[in-house]
Parts: sequence; structure tokens; C-alpha cells
Amino acid sequence: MDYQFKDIEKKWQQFWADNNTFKAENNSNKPKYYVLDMFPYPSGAGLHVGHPLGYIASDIFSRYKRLKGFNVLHPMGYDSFGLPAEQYAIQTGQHPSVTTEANIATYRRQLDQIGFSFDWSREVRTSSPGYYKWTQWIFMQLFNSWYNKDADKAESIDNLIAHFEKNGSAGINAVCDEEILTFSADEWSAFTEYQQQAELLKYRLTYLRESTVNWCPALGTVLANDEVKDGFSERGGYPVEQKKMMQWSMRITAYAERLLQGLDTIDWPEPLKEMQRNWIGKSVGASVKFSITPTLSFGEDLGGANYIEVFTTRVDTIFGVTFLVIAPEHELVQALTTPEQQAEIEAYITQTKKKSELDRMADTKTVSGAFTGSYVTNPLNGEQIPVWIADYVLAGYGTGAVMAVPSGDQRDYLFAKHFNLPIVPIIDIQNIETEADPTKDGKYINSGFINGMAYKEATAAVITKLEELGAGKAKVNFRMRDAIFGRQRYWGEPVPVYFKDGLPYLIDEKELPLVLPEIDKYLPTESGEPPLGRATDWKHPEGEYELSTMPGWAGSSWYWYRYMDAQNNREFAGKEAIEYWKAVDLYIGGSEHATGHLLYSRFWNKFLKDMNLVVEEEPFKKLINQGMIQGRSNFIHKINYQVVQKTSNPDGINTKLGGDDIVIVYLSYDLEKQFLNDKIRVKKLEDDLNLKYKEDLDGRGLQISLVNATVTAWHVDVNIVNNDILDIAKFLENFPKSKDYNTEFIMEDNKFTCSSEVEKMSKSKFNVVNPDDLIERYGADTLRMYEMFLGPLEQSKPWNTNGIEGVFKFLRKFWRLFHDADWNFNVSDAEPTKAELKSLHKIIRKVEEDIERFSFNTSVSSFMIAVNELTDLKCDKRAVLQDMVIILSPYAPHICEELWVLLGNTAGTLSYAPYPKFNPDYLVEDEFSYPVSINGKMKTNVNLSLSLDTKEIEEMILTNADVQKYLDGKTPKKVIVVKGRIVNLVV
RNA sequence: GCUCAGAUGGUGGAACUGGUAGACACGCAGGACUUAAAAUCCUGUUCCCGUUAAAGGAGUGCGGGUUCGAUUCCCGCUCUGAGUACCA
Repeated sequence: MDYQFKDIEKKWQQFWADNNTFKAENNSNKPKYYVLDMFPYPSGAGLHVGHPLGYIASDIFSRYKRLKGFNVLHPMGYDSFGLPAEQYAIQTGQHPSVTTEANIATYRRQLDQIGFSFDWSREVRTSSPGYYKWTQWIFMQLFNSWYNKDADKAESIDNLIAHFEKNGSAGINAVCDEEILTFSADEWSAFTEYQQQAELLKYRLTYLRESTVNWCPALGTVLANDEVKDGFSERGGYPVEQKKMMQWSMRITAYAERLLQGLDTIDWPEPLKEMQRNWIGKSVGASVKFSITPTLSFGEDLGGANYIEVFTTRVDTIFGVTFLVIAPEHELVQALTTPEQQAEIEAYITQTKKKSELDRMADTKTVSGAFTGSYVTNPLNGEQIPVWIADYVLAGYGTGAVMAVPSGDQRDYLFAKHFNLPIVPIIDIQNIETEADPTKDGKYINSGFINGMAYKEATAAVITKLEELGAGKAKVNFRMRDAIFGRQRYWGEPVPVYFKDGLPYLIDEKELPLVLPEIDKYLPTESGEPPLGRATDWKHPEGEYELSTMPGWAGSSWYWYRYMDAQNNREFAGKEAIEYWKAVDLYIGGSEHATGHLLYSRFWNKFLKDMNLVVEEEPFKKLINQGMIQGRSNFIHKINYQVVQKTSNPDGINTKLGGDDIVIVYLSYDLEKQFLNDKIRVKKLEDDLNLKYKEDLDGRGLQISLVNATVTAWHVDVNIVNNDILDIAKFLENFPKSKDYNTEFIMEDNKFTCSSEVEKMSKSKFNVVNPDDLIERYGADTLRMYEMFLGPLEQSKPWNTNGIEGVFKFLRKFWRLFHDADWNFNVSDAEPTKAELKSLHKIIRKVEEDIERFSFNTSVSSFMIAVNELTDLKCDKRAVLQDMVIILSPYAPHICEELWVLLGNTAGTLSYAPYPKFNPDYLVEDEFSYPVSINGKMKTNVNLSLSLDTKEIEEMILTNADVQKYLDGKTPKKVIVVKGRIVNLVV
């Protein structure tokens, strides 16, 4: 029979499901291998076309690893809490769980028909109570923990309480809020319950704090920094504003250093690691205190502080400081402002506030600021330094204050120039005539005791001096902020917390899961509380439950552990399962999760490790980014002509644009250039059109004019365009507009071509290609191989189905190797020939090498070469073909299962068949065709035995008649012979 | 601005540690089969010049360099994509 992909694929998908072919055991003599895909959010649009790319790659790898004798865990699930389902619920009143369920069904159907080897018995859904019970449980562990900097790990809050009871706050080195109390053991005991809990909250790894959040009024929720792009929400593109709110936060900053260090231990793409490094943003420097010049005559209260603390990465430039700049929001601004400067400062602050965050970011060129009137003292030379405020200093970074060194920092330089502040050079080789020079080379000048020193020495000396004076110390600063962990939304995990006297308490573990309550509407309450405020009975016996829910990243920050032991209802995953699978060996997914999911997951993993709940410090040993799939749009070109009034009126010729109601004229793209410049052809077309539509035109006294005609490109559905050639019949069928109007297609040779462009894939651009359609037309095996054939996995590429025919032809050709001319299955048991074995072993080695380096596109090409060779050799030997079936099976599993059984093997054994062993003996050659180049230019080939040594080769080449011809009697100056590779003659 | 990635025929792309640039596939052109079309098969296909096959020459974004030899290594630049953005 001919290759019937539909029957074959359905049959084997059913077989795999019925026989649990890909069920992984949590125990095996085989080595383990864990292949993870980023699980999808089940959106209403169905599986996004970008998804299969990574899934196919990971599936090929999983199937390959099984053949290689590994116990492979390859699970799939759904990140099923999220905004779109809730938006839909708001519009339709339908419960998000209903939509989610329906969408999951679609996803499952789509995934199944691609033939993935997932172990579905381990499926997870973040929105099912059986799953989010453990998300809530992990939240509780975080609540019950603090970060001990001395031990450099998280510890139980009970340890901290014990310490407080015994020693008070002394000797605690914790990552905590800035304002903590200092107290003795006795004082602690004397604290009320409320005071104790309030104090402990400042240490917990998840805590409540008033923070400035990205509030999105349109979505009615708070967004994480990585969900905001240029002041707009990433999802939906609604404006985002800054708002102060009581919020749950996660003390991810406690792990900043470990998150940074850990990057060096994992095999991830360098750009991705770089993104995380930038996000963490470690800078090594020093903090310096500039004491405020005493006796503030205007008598403001400084609140105990008599200094401004700055953070700098160039403490060596401290002698070049000529002013201090603090953020307009800095807490000392009011205190520092002198009465004379009051008006100016106030005006500046008002002006800054008016500017939105967006403007402030966009407008980096204009210099602005205001003088407070106060001065501080440089701790190293006692100089009086004016204090300014300016919005280029950010309140949220460092201490919100900088020491300005205009000679070395360009922004400070511009500021100094603008406000006429002094610029002092501090390094002998510095050139500061037109701009700042941040050099670290040269020797210091104008710099007190470090004059004459070099950078390293000077930095150390300054820090030592500052420490002596108590005016500063070495300090490391991170850009990363604690992660906000709350959404004012319904469709998320409820936070397992209730409030008593305004302080949060955990619910009892026995009460988990705290199930999402039913509500009447999915909108905030009239008083502006989150949707959970609508639930009746949303109360704990001791107090009110938390009304916000967890953010999207909560459920995805630990899901790979749930796969290890998905049915466990006593633990998030059993110890044995965790100790067996340990960590993910290969993770494939998009780089868009670089600073979200992938960072939060590493954070939770490190925390779980500190709690001795998991065994690995890093969750994803190797990670590969699949490239983004862009859209490839097609355009149909329409001629915009004019319709002219036949009889001119007194004002001359009356013209109007367009004539769609008479006839729409489309121009084949390949004709466009020559056509519009060809006056004769244009005139001919004009006459033709006027003749053809004469009746209609005459009736209205009109005439078509192609003078000054232009062409406009319109998006056309890529699904009715094949290799840029439009299917006109389908076009007329699909577009109502074309049906109701007369339509002309200007073309040659019956081919109407469209132009194309790469842009974002979207419905509005008619460039969405649904994998379902391709499977219908070519089958899953073709789709799988074609997606790999497109190019390197990591590279972004437009979704273009131009070459899919070639892959389909390849599979048919492969099928034909096993069949005779009448499509009868027919293989021979004869011994394979040398040439057949050579082809086979070439591909065995090549595919193995390619898969190991994730170069799937090159192995598809190699398969084609192998099948071409075997076809030419008319190979029908079982010994060769059976091995071919095994090595091709990870790529095209359905056709291979079918052939495997036709070859007489037991159904279902292919997935665990041993991978053929490569034997180099079959590839040994005894001759090589040496390319001979002269001065590096390839001229000719000479066949020589590989047993010859260099000297003999040289002789043979020089005496070769062909080579002599090229040498033209000259003797080469130099002869380079690389055995088995090349010969190069220098003349 | 900074950081990272990339640039090879008409198109997607190949070329492992410097060693025959353009594998494989699409498209295109020509041919076979067919009443015809589709499907299938065969041949050709980097460009220029030339042609009976030839023989030349140029060529991996641009300009230099190292080397017997560079798509590959080094320096400078241009463009494209991604991330990030007054980070002190």
C-alpha cells in the first residue's frame, strides 16, 4: 500500500495511549534522564504555532534517549491559572474553570495528534486544588522561614524566635526589612503577640509591606516588573501607573548572590545567563556617609540622621566629588531645603511628579535639578559640597543619592556644565575638555593621600581610610528588588492566610487546599476590593482571609517536582522520587521567560534546597531556547486607478479615486515593476478594461484611467497562497468582497504571485498557520520533520511552509524502500553490500552526533541523503532497513512503528529498541580524491591511495599530468600536503 | 546609549577543531509519462564572461590583517534582531 499517513498515525497514537507506552517508572536499573518542556498556558486560540517547535525537539530527544537505554521522564501539563480566562469570565460570566477545561481539551487533542511521547499519567494543572494545595504549602514554608546571612541559607522562623527569646536581636545577621527593632531577650518576652508578629514579619521570606506597585487600572491588578513594558501591560497593552499598596512580597533579594553564582554552574545559553546577570545587577563598590554640615539654621528635624549615605562603584574618585545629588523623593529633601530654596525645590518636585514614569525614562537628554541650599562634608578632605536634587537619581536604586564626580561620569558632567558647578580632574591622563573621562588608568592627582597611586591601590586605600573614620565601607549593591507576590484577581491560588488585628497568620496545614470560593461576578467589589471580596463565607474562624491571589509565576515555580510524583497527596513530591529524578537534565523553552519564570524557579528551588526538601541547588541543568516563530505574511497587490467623468464639466475633468464598484484589478507581484513602467501595456489594459465594462461605465458616463495609477499591497490569507502563488479560486471563494464585485487578475502564465514580508504572527495579518491543517494535509511525521528541517532550533525564523513538500516526499521515498513497484511490502534477508552498510553507518554516526548537539535540522538532511543513496542502490535488505527504522523513529515515530511491525517485530517494542551501534570499519576508505589547489585556489582533484605517506603524495601530485598543466613548467616554491585532506602548491 | 546574537545563491539553510563554499530541500528552467492536468520520474540551476563540451574571472554584509590556505581566527565599520535602559 502507498504511504497512508492518516491511518498509520491514528493507529499508533491510539496504541501508545492504550498501552501506556511512555509511562516512566520512578525506579529503574537504567540511568535516568529528565526532559522538560515549558508547559503552556491553555489559551482559547489553541496551541500556538511556536509551541510545537520546542516540543518536537524535546520529544525527539526523549525518544532518542529511550533508545539509548535511559529511563526517560518526559511529562506535560498546563499552567492553567491566568488572566485571559478571567477576562473572558468577566465578559461572559462563565466560570474560568469551564473555559480552562475546554481549552485544555483542545490543547490535548492538538498535542496528541503530533505524536508526542509524553507520560500523561503525570499531567499537572496549576489550577487544580490537588496541585495548588502544594503551591500554598510552599508559600507557608516561605512564610515560616527567614534568611540567615551567616549560614547563607534560609532557616526556620522558629530558630529566629528561639534566638530572640534567648539573646534578643543581638547577633542576628539576616536579610530583612530596613527598619527593624533592636531589643533584648527580656524586651522580646515583654512584647505583645502583636508586636512580636509584626517584628517577625520583617524577617519572613514572604512578607507584607507597603510597596510601590505597577498598578494596571484596566486589568484591575498589580503587575510584576517583567509584565510591564514601557509603561504598558505586556498582556493587552494597557497603561500602568505607580501606586502604593499593601502587598505580599518574596524576599528573592536574599538569594541574589546565589542566583548569580549559580549561573556559572549550569549549561544555559550565554545570552540568557547574561539577561539574568543584568537583572540581578550586582555592583561592587562602597557606601560613603557625607555628614550634613552642622547647625542647620532653619532648624528642620533630620529624624536622627545627620548624614547622607551614597553608594558608589568608583570610591577612588571621591576627591573629585563637587556636589551631591539626591532623588526628589529622598526622605531628607524637606529637611535639607533652606527657606531661600524652598520655592525652587517645591517647584522642581511638582514638575517631576507631573512627568510620568514614561516621560522620565524617555527624556534622558534634558538636564534638570534644583539646589537645596544645604551642604555636606567630604569625609576625606573636609570640603563643603552642595546638595542638589535631580530626577536622574532614582529613589529605588542604592540609597537614592549619588556623589557626583563630573570629571568621571558623563551625567554628572552634563549636570555640572548646566549648573556651572566645578569639574575637578583627578587622574593625570584624564581628558575632560568636552566630556567626562571614566578612565581607571593613570595616576591620581588632586586627591590627597592617594595622589600618585593607581586604581587598585587607591580604591583599597580609600576604603580602609573610610572604615577608620567610620564614614563608609565596601558594599555590594543589587539592582534586583524583592518580587511582588499578589494579584487583585480571582483566577489564581488563594493565599493561605487570614488576618487578625491587621496581621497575617497562616491557616493550619490540615486546612489545605484553601479552595477558591465561588463568586457572583469576576470583578472587584464596589469598594474596590479584589473579586474574592465578593465571596460569602470567605472567612477563617479567627479572621478574614486574604483577598488577593497568587501571581502567575507561583504555580510554575516548582511544577517540575510535581511531575516526579504527580499523584502524591501527602507531599508535594515524595522524597524517593525527588532523590531519584533530582533535577531536570534538559529544559527546552523560550527566552521570554529569562527574568520571570526561570529566575523565580531558581529562587524557589534554592529555598526548597535550604529546607532539605529537594537535593539539587539548580533545577535545570541544561537549557535550550527554541527560537521565536515569526509570521510570514503574503500580500496581494491591487491597482488603484482613477475613474474619470467622460464629459468634462466647466471646471475641467472631474476625477475621483478608486472604482471598486466597477472592477477590482489585482496585479501579479512579479509583473509589477515592468508593468507599471510599460506605457504600452498600461494603455492596453486601460482599453481592455474600458471595453469589458463598457456598459456599466457608459451608463454612468465614466471612464477608467490608468494614468497615475498606484499599487497598494493588502494582506492575504497565507493559507490560500502556496510558494507565493495565489490560489485564485479559493481567494474568490473566501473573500465576500471579491464575490460581489467584478475582479480582474493581471498575470502571465496563469500564475498570480504575491509579495511577502516577515512580521508578527497575528490573525489581523492573515499569516497564522495552524498546525492542525498541516497535519491534515501531510501528517504528523511530516510536520515533525519539517519543523526540525526549517533551521537551527535556537534561531528565530518565520513560519513558512514552502519546503514542506520535500519532507513529505522524503517519507514516501523511505516507505517505498520497503515496498516493490506495486506497493507490496517486500524486504530481503540477503547480506547487505559494502555500499549499503556504508550509507547506514554514516547515518548512524551522523544522527547520533547531531542529536547530542541538538542540531536536528542537519540530521533531517542526512536522512534524506541516506534514503537517496539507498534508493539509488536499490537496497531492500532487512539488516539495513530495520536499523534505519530505529534511528528515524524519534523524528517520525508513526511511520517507523508501522514499518517496524511490518518487518515482523512486536508492536510497541520500537520505542525501547536498542539504538544501532556505529561501526567505523564500514567507513574505511583506501582511496582519497585529493583536492589540489595552487596558491589556495582549488584547481583539480587527484585520486591517491590513503596508504601513501606525505612524501609519496607530494611526488605523485607533482608528476601528475593534470597538475603539470596547471603548473605550466614552473616549480612550486612550497608544497603543503595534509594527509587525507588537501594538497596546496605555492607558485 | 549599553549588552548579546546574527549577516552565506531567487528562498530555508549546510560546511565538525582554518583545508574542495553553496550539502539537503524549496523554487525556477528544460525533458519523460499523459488526450490534458495533477501526481511521479530524469536533467540543469552562485554570479559574470564565454560556449559545442571548454577555458577564464569574481564570490560567504563592508574595509583591513594573520596564514601555504579564512564563511571559520584578529582589528575596525555597516546593517538586522533580541534584551536592557538616567543603576551612581
